[in-house]
Amino acid sequence: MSKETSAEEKILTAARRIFENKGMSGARMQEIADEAKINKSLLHYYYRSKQKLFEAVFKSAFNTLSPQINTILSSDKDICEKITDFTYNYTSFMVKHPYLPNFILQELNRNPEFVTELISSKNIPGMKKFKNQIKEAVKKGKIKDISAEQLFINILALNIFPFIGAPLLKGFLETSDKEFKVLLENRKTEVADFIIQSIKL
Amino acid sequence: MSKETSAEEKILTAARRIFENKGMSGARMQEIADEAKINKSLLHYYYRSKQKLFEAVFKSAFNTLSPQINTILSSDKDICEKITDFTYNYTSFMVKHPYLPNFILQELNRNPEFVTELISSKNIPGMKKFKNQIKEAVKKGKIKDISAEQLFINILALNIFPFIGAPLLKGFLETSDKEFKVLLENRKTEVADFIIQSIKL
DNA sequence: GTCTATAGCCAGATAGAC
DNA sequence: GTCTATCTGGCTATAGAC
Repeated sequence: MSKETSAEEKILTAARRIFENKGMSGARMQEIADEAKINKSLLHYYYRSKQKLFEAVFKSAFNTLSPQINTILSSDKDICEKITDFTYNYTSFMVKHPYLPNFILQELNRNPEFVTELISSKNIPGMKKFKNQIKEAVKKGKIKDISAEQLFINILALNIFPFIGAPLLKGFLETSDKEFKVLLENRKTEVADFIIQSIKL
Repeated sequence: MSKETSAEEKILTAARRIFENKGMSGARMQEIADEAKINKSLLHYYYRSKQKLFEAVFKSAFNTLSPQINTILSSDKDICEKITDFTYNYTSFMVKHPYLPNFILQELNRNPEFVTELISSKNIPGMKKFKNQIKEAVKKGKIKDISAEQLFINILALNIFPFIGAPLLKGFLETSDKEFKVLLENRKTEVADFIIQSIKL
């Protein structure tokens, strides 16, 4: 952040911004260099190729997003509390990084092999825990009979989609950017209510 | 579909497939020509430029997706029946066009001005109706107090996200393509239950 | 309408001076 | 490490024969 930021970091920050907006194929090395206020050939000096630079950015982005998701899997809290916490934290986080999910899902759809590389390497130990927790909660009669998989999909859908689908939603709802921000702000708590409502007995 | 398909149609079909997979900047005119089994210069003969061809594809894609969404706004049915119908129909439709939402949202995020051009021109008459319907249902005590906007976002999120987020979800859930298809199949009815559960009193 | 050939440009990558 | 200059290939687009 200071003037003393190394060239390598400046490049990564600039590349993140450009790649997140335009994707791998839409981004231009010159544009990244301009954004970083650095000479274009330095990009190659530090990262060798566009592909390598992209991969650095993508991994960094994925490793920013994925712990956010892991929290809901791994924490020890009660299921409802988990959902409430996750929704609040995730939406707060996303308001600061609105392009992140779009970028990641875009490139993941074009390059599905990335997933295995990135996810299975970490082995997501939380998922098993989450599935067990749901099964038990169902058995004990704490929540309705729902599969952990569907619940997981629903939680992510309700939290992530508003950011990916923003332009479409704004269009259909005929809301200004400002009004839409208010809607998102409200979702920090409303989404959890919505989910809990539908699984409680 | 037959051998008699005109060149223009063959191009549009091929372009749809390529653009949906790679986006505007990732697609190559040569690739589209190959896919259409047609000479590359014919693309320019019929559509003048890559940009124009892309716009034709995008508009056609948008006009395929948007009526699907409009059904939930405009129909005269009871709110719960609407949700049930929409979920079933939309998911059935998406299984056949899994790349569509990803393509549209991607390009919409890169080019937000498309929205105003495409949506406001149709004026989505259904949205007002939908908002009124929700307000009345709330007033009459048929459903919980929820804003039409949030409910609309939730419905779209739960129906669309599983397709956009498929690679991510498959990774986290550690499901095969086949298992994931089963999950999607189940969502045709489960999503509606989930939503209705959370708005009914 | 359909083809071949090619113009013209632009982007990624490298060479080499400092 | 940082810069300028340049190579090289690939891509959109067009010219022009048939």
